[in-house]
Amino acid sequence: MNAETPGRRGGRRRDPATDSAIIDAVLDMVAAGATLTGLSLVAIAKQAGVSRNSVYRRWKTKDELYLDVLETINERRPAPTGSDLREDLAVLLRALAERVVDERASSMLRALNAEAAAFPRLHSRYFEEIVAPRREAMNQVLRRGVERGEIRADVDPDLISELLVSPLLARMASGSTDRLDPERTGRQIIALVLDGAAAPRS
Amino acid sequence: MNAETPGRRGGRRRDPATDSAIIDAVLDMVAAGATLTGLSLVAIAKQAGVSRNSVYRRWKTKDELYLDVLETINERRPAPTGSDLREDLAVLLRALAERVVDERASSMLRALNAEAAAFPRLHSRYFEEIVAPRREAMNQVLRRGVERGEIRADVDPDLISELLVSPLLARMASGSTDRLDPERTGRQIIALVLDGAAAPRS
DNA sequence: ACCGAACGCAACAGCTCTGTATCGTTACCG
DNA sequence: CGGTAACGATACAGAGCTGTTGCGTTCGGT
Repeated sequence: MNAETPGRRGGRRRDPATDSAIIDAVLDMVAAGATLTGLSLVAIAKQAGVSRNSVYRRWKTKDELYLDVLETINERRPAPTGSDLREDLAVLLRALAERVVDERASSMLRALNAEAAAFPRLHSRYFEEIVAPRREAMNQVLRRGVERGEIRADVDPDLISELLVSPLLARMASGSTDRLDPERTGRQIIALVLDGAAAPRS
Repeated sequence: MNAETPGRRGGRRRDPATDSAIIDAVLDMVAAGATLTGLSLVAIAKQAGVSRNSVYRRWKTKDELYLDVLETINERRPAPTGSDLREDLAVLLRALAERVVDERASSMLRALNAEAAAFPRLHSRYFEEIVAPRREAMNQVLRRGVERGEIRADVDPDLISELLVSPLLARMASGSTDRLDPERTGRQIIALVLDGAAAPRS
């Protein structure tokens, strides 16, 4: 987290607009095809319209900068109401789909996955703070579904969860985010996973 | 393709072992976390145990080199027998899963997806020569399933296809390729997608 | 009003990569 | 044997990034 005020006795305050200009610059450039390791502080400062000095003053390493960038991506996650199974799943998938559609968030996570080896701390943090809680939320909904007898108890819940989420993740990974209606696509996936693709025996 | 022999009137032959040493070096380094744009010819030559000269002699740009690397990845795709729906799907998914498990191939494609903007030719070629034919094969199998009444006709086949393939693609994207049994996982996915996760109405 | 820190600008040495070139050496072909 | 080209090694200039330092200037707080 940005180091912030060390002594803070007096003097000019850091411009918050500079902070976000830098973070935005990173997101924009990554979305434009830049690499996490390849992105240079020179380029970031230039894109942000900020002196190279201002970047160094805030973050000692690119790792720390990217941590704050990741923080920006991490919006509040939705809370399923618990009333209806399909509705709860739809809420979760819709939130995911919106993240997938967001080109900047999507590109950042795609880059992070590709360069996980170069940024181990960043990568594990991504899992702990973003992936894990959402996965847990999905599991809760599914567990409730099993208890109510709406979902088969003889199937691994993790597999069901994976099946629901993967189509969106795969799109995020490939960057083919066009023609994706967050609301509609989520419901289609849910319907198909629950009801199955096999023709009913007549 | 490598430029090869322009006049080929005489002289020492290019060592094929050098070719594969270079390509292997790329695959190994990408699998180790290197980036396509970040990977330098210096590093490649060093890793391959080859003079920098030998690399320049074969490929004028990194783009062309990566094209040949991609070629190496592109193994022959399986041919479904057409006898049994689930069996055909299992054949296709197993081939995909094996590619996903292959750390080098997996890393290379993951890197390519992340850096598609920097290598547009490479990326489109990847789609045309690898993704498209496999997608078409899957569609054929599904169409046959619909004709035979084994698969619901009221669902978009592309969505079914996406649902079958995405779990594996998502794993490739995230690099969580551990504990993945190509044979078993494929069959589990097929069974769940066809039969559905909803509990049968009693 | 004054202090202190943020800010932009510039310079610096050190490093790496690129692309090209020049060597002497080695291997294949007619 | 003689021509030709691959090969390794080395050198070179040009370019970019890094991390640090030193300015003068601007702004916020006490």
